[in-house]
Amino acid sequence: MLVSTKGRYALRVMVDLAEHQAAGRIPLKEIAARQGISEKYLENILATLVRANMLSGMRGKGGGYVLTRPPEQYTVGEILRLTEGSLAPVACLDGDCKGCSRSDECPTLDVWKNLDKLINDYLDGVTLDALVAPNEGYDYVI
Amino acid sequence: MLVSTKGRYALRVMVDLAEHQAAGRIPLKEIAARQGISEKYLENILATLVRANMLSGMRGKGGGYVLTRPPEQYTVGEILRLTEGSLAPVACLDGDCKGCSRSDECPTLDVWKNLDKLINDYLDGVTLDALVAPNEGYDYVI
DNA sequence: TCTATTTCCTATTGCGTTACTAGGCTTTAG
DNA sequence: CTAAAGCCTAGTAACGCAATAGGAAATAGA
Repeated sequence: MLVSTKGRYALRVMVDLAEHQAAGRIPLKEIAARQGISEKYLENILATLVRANMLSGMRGKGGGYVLTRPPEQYTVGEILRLTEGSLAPVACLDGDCKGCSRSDECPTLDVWKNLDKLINDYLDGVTLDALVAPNEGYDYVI
Repeated sequence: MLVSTKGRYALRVMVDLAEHQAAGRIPLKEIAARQGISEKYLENILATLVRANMLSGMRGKGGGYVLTRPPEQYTVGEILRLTEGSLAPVACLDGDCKGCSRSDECPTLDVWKNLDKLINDYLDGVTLDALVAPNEGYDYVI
């Protein structure tokens, strides 16, 4: 599986936050309830996003999470690469097997490289605002 | 990771067999040595390919494996789908999470569907003969 | 200042999959 | 009959994923 729950949840949460942008800071509890995801698990995922400055978290009463940029400035690719670690389709392209000793003569390496580029290019071409349902970015705005 | 060692090894072996087609049946031992893969592990992989009729195996002295079709009639996609089970990039598209109860309203589902199509279409468009090194399909031919 | 609320941080655990390994059985050519 | 080969069923060690646990630190409001 290329993308695990961690990446899928992260993306859903980012879309959720984009849709509820106008409501200011959103507490984790609210997101978890809306998305049907365990609070504790979500905590780990959001921590990763905060550390990478994709989200800002604030604690205490009235705290919660907000996007640090407008939705059109996030790509799906960067969100998934961050939370998954890598989007490489095979270990050969992921540092592990890098310099596999056979790479010079490997007849299949080009397939993996092309596939890798295909995947990353597509996901880097989709921005967060493209996933926000029309007219749902305006809740709480009178 | 989308493709594990099982799929990668399978593909390398298929290319190996395509390159040595003219030599008739090739014993596992020879393939394993040439590719640097454990004989026992390869056995499992080749068994899968034989059961799917992509290879023919014959035992006994003089036995070994051969392709059942010309290389241009295999696609990388079918080889990988067989050995990996599925090439779906997310569990949502893989029967597991199928009918995820949220799929009607899921804002990210289209991304996964597009990605899935992209991956499968690309891999189904690459045939085995495209991976065979030029002039290497003619060993043993005088 | 106290308290409720909320994020932040570090571990740990159960479970399934992956990557192999082991051993024996069956078939085939010479 | 025998050596060479594939076929078949298990087993196992290690790893990553998905989730849980427990508490520390910050913040706003009473």
